[in-house]
Amino acid sequence: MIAVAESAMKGAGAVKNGVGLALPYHEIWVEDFEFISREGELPAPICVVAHEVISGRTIRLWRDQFQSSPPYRSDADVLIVTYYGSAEVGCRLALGWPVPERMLDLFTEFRNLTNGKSAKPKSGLLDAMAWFRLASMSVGDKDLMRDLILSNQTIDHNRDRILDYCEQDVLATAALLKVMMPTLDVARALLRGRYMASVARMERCGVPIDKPLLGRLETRRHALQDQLIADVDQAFGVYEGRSFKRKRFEDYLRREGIVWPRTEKGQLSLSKGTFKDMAQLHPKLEPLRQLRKTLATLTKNKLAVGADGRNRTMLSPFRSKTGRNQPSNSKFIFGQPAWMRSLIKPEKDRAVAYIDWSQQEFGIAAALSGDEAMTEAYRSGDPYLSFAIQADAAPPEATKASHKDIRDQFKALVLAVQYQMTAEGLARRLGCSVFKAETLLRLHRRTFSTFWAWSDRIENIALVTRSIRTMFGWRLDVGSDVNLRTIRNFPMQATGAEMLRLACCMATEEGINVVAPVHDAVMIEDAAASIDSTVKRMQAIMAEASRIVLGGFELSSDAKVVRWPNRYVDEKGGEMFQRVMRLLTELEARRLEHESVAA
DNA sequence: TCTATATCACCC
DNA sequence: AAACGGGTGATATAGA
Repeated sequence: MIAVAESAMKGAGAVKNGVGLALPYHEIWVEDFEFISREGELPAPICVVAHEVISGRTIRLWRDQFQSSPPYRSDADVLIVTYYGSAEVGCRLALGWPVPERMLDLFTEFRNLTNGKSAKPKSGLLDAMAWFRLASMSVGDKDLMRDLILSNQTIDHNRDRILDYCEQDVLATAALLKVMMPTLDVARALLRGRYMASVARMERCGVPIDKPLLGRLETRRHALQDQLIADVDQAFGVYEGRSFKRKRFEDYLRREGIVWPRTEKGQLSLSKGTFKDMAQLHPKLEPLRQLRKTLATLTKNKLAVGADGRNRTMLSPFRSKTGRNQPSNSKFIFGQPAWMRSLIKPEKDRAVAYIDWSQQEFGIAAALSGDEAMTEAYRSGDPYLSFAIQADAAPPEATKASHKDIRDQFKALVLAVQYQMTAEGLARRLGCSVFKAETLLRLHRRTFSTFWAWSDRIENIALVTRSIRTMFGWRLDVGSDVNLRTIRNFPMQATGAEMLRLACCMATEEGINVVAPVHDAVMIEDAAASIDSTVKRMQAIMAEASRIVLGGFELSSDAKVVRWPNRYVDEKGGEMFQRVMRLLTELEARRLEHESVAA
């Protein structure tokens, strides 16, 4: 297992070089690009400064000096050090330069070092400098330079200033490297650095979007909303324009004599759940509930789509506590409501595939804890039903069809345990008594007792050592204000993140077009003619990544392929998409009629 | 009119 | 009206 892990961390070692850094490289280049970045487009590099820390050599290149390859090495004998290196690799890809084979990214390592600290330091270069009490330029100066770069026209006039600024950042990063060196687990840091290169490749690909449809939706968004509101609100009178007024709703409730639940602070509770319960009690509220639900997903579109119709945005690797990516939900198609995913459409003769690990966290829990019953349940292919059978809640011959309700109940139970739900929470979720929920939770504890013993141990160790970490060293500081549920969930979620990162590295390095990572899934793209074989390769990679991260335990995956001219459909959002499309075409037809009458 | 807060909706 | 982990973001309202 350790041998496998090390092969994943290519090129690690601990030989001292001339500057006292425990890094076995002939050259160590700190690299920083300045570049223009526009929403949805590829980065446009302006300049690069690279500083070699052993020899002290510095190279400064302005954009008119860029050649087809960099004037310094980035092969496996050389280490490239960055601060947020996905940006540097993005620039390299834009220039047709090679992707460094060994990367150490200090942003990532700073995040890992300070992850979970109650001081919650931000993680910019200046924040890292301040953390280590290193002198650096002021935030004001940095903002000034950024404005200079953003103001496009004057860039070439400010060549020397911008290069000087870039060099300052490089020297700051080099200084940071020296102070951070003793804190680094180099082998694992290189694995994380490797992922930053993979991120750049994925960000560059982007997700193919039906841009014309996106445009039509945007033009008619207000009309769509108005139409929906007009149809429903005449019976309620709670909207003013496009906004729901709590005051008006309160008046309505008083008129109708309906007593409504309130939140802790006395406001009307307007959540989905409350509406659902209340609409069941008062069926006349159902249309209003539907309306609110629909409007909530028809918000202003901010999707970052380039001129070529690709959704490209920063994936923000290592941003979350568990090391997951955290792209902006509004800019990233996979952060949008499920029906919007039908905007994903491969171009002519192309295809996309969405591949996700089956019950990833459940499998990880089984592997990490070594619980045999859990492993058996995972291997059965239907963990929820297997669990029901193991717990004697269903007969051995039970199937998904014959015991749907029981299976649903056990599925909710498994998810509840993953998130450390209480009996009250589970009771609410299942709509059963707290007593019943307690019984179910006990059943889980009894059936998967090895898992629970392991989970207890994890919590204890975390509280004693004041930190918790994954196999590959992603760590979380455990302060006095910890949520114990966070700790117990961390191994599953953070290990899942490790697995995804490794799979993305292997796939992108093999030349597979990974267009998006999605926590326990990836979307890939290929020619329609070869997508099936590429999906198989990707699934093999995902299986291998699971084995590497879980010490031999293999997770299976499911794939959904979509070929041009079809569009991607998420089953959770298919109906809503149809509905929106129907309304949209109606509105457009009415508009056309209008125009022809006017003419 | 702007900002902060509360609450909610969505993703895995 | 909610003791479910990790997130981002929109909206309504209160307050400066």
